Amino acid sequence: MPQPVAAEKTALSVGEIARRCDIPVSTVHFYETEGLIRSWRTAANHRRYSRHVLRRIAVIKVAQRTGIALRDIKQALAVLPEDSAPTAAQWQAMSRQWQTLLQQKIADLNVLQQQLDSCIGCGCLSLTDCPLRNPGDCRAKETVEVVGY
Amino acid sequence: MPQPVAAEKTALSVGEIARRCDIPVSTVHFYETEGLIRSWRTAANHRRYSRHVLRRIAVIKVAQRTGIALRDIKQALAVLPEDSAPTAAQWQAMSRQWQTLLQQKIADLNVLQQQLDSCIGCGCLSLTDCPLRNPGDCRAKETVEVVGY
DNA sequence: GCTTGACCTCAAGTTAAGTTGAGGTCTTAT
DNA sequence: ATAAGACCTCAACTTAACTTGAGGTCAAGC
Repeated sequence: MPQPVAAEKTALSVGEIARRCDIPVSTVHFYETEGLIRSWRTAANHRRYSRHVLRRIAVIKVAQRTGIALRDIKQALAVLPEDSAPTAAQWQAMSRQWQTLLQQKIADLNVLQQQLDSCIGCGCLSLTDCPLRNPGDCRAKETVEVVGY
Repeated sequence: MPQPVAAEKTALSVGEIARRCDIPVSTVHFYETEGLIRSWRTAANHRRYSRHVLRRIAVIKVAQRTGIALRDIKQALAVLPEDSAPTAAQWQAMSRQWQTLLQQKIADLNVLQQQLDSCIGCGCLSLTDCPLRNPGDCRAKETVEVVGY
């Protein structure tokens, strides 16, 4: 990872990255071994990070909040440049993936909330009304204990 | 876990629970060792579950979809009776916890989505506009590389 | 010249939520 | 009467995402 002279000026140590992203140093190391971020080394074998790594870690944290696995985050991050700010197109390419996923999650949660509401209304888990019943529970239809668990 | 004679009639084996909840038998065992569900034994040492266990597992699955840990699910389930349908009050006591949590999650996701939107608009991560910046990144203010990572 | 702080590597440990496997029992159908 | 299928226990393995620890380097300040 050869760095232009300019980058050396603003480069960050692992400790600086950790402090500014509010994560442990060990986590920065971890993300690096996992290939989510990259660094180059000083003469003393110390890691140096481009300031753009701050953005990558910000993205990682945001994505993790939504429950996206590191494996998938890594894939999405692949479209962002390592050593410069992303272009509008690059950013869009990445965030479009999140958008769809977020929309799905929001829709999913809304359905669940709706479902809990109706359950509160009836106080039981009626099989016709309550979405908490097992969606694939076909056997129930054949048996006597069909109404109420 | 002594069972009334009536319960014996409608009791379910571990295999039946697994099939109807669409989870592996090993997971049913696991939930039991974790104390989320309970069973009694037949003369042949086979597990027997009350049909109300179906509801408990349904609740577990719903809660897990929203990212709630088993530890917390167990706690919430504690207000539901093991061997009968919950009363309206019991069900409310439990689902109220989920409601709040769900609302928080939905609000959180909406904020994130909003934030990604504005990032798409600008194509960069401006510190004034973009919520993806590190919320606790105060050092940035002191330095030159404040605009853009 | 020595201690302190920041950094390095590599291996092993941790937690959650299960899964897999080995070895054994019991009941039912052929 | 024996083979298949459902069940049992217990220990060990798995994956994700880190964390912890041991042992070592290097530059700066007193």
